[in-house]
Amino acid sequence: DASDNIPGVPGVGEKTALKLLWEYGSVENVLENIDKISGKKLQENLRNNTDKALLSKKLATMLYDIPTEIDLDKMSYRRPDEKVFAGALDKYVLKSVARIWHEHHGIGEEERGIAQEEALKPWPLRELSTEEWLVQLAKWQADTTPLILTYGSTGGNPHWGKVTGWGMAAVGESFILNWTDADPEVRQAFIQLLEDPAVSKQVGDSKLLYSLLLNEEINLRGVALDISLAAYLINPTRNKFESLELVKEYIPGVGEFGNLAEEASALAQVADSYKETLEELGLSALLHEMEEPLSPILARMENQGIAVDVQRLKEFGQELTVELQRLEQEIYADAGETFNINSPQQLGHILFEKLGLPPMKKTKTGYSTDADTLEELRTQHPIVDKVLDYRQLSKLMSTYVNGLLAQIHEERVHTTFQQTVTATGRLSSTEPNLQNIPIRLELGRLLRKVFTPTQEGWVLLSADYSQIELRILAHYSQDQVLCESFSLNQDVHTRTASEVFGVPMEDVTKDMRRKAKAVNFGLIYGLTDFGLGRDLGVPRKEAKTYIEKYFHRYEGVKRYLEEIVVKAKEEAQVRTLLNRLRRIPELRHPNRVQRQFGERIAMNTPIQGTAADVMKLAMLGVAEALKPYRANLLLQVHDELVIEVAPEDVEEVAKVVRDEMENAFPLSVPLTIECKTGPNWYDMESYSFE
DNA sequence: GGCTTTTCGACTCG
DNA sequence: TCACGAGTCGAAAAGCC
Repeated sequence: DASDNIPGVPGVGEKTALKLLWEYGSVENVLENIDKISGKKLQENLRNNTDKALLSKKLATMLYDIPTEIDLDKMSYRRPDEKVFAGALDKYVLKSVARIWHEHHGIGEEERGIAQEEALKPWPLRELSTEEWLVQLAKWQADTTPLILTYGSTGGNPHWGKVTGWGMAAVGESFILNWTDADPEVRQAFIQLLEDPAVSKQVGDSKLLYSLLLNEEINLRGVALDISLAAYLINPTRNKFESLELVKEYIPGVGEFGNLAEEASALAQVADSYKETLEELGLSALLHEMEEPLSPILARMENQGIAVDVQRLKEFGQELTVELQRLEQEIYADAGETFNINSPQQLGHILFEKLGLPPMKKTKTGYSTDADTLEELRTQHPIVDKVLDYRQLSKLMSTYVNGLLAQIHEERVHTTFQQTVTATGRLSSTEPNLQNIPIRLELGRLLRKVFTPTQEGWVLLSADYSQIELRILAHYSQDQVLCESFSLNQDVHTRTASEVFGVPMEDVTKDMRRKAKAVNFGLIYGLTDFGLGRDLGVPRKEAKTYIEKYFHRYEGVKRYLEEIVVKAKEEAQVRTLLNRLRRIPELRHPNRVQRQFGERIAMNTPIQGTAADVMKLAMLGVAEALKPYRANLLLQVHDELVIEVAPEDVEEVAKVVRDEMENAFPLSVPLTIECKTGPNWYDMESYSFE
């Protein structure tokens, strides 16, 4: 644990350490059995660092022989007053502690019974003939009990995969249906079942299933529970959502599944536990009314894809290549030798050893050569600027030209929106990531020209929330100045500068506004003088005075941030306006740095997470409102929606989009959007209403 | 020794 | 020693057969 200065053994990280301890039981035993351990390098490291290994263990071991005056007898455990204790557990929603306590002090046999039942018993697999399938499917069609569905697919990218088979579980029985060569009649009946909203289905990763089924033009309906999304809301920081992992949560020690039917019957046996936990945590509405309905919308967006002008992208790549080659030659000339500019190691050697530039800071493996460092060295040697340019171009070429080209299918790219990844409730985007297409620097921004509507003559419409996070902060804090600023629709950074620097708004200089803007951003992140100072390039002390001045003028914000941290510490969790939950174990971490990290999470998550909630609600509204029009939702970039629309519908679509976004969820300050339209994602012009 | 996986450092976005 | 939340790339290091 580097943050506690515990050295450990080089080359042994969490993975290797756990493996060794699992096998040998103790550090000492590992060291005695070095010969038996596979891996020559590993053996050598352990031999050469025996002392470090033992020291590390010593440092991390709790001491039990501290002299103390506490009377141990007085500390002996006595059974608590059941009523008081149960009341306390109830107050703090410590459901699982309550369960454990009841198990150990087992009053009723009922609790014991539940514990017994925790073992997984696979439901018998029924094999059906074609006729039997038709009967069974008709029965489910008429039934109201939920059907648990699992599915196998061709794998890989969901956008060109197919379902290969189904597993089902219901009322103590399980079934398998080979989809690839199913009888046509059975197929038809099953499709009808899938598309019937009245037949409730419980599944894992419904968005994947929506996607796969869209490939064969089947519209899945009636998803009554998505267990992956349920697990995500219960703990948004978990990272495994495979069925097996979801089952293990409530039935520990389960091995692997033999087939789709076993998977289905296992999921069936934990589905109710998930529902109960959701209910206990107050997350059911968020699941059923926000996340679950969002999945099919995201699947549609992914399936639709966004068109890419391949010719233009290739030309852009050729221009970059020319420029990269020129820079490369100049850099080699300045360095006096050729080397791999993309290697931080080799670059560090050239800059700090050969050319003798002063190293600013270090990474764990050598000299730091990041943009901040190089920025400092710009004036000292002409090579530095060229390296910065080279890096920028090289990123554009590798990730955005070559990376994007590799993802194109029939002139379009189809991202995958991840709905269970972020700790705050945001979406993320992968393969390709379309949420980080360059915009800040002009050269990179030009790339946006290649993103166009699929149909000739259509236009792109982009609508983004203006300052949504600061508006949410205003709503939470009810700070008088901040609320007023938004009610009057002022430029919030200028107003902040005016307050902090004590000048009228019209006298605010560009530099004052820039600093105020940094403070406003910092607030959302859980402001530190160190971070603000680094961001602004001013001494930490100066940053501190800005913060003090800010909090002097914005007392409501100050009070809110203090209160949310206090509350978060009491509960070890925070929630968004729509009740999304994030536990923050860091707040109870023994290490101070970790605890402070927890405090910043407590300040940031309700804001970032509420913004994510509002956007998700807006998407539900927008998707529904777009149905009568020739328009497709294409992308969500956190506070922006990108839509393609036929020219004759632009005016009305812009109106309904604005209406849905601005009224997605009422805050005590107005929410406003800015709308732009254009032939591609670069040439966008402000769209003015009326 | 050669191939694959993981980690690191750099860059991109809101 | 630090701003919050993400993803991808190429190089280097580590792991595996």
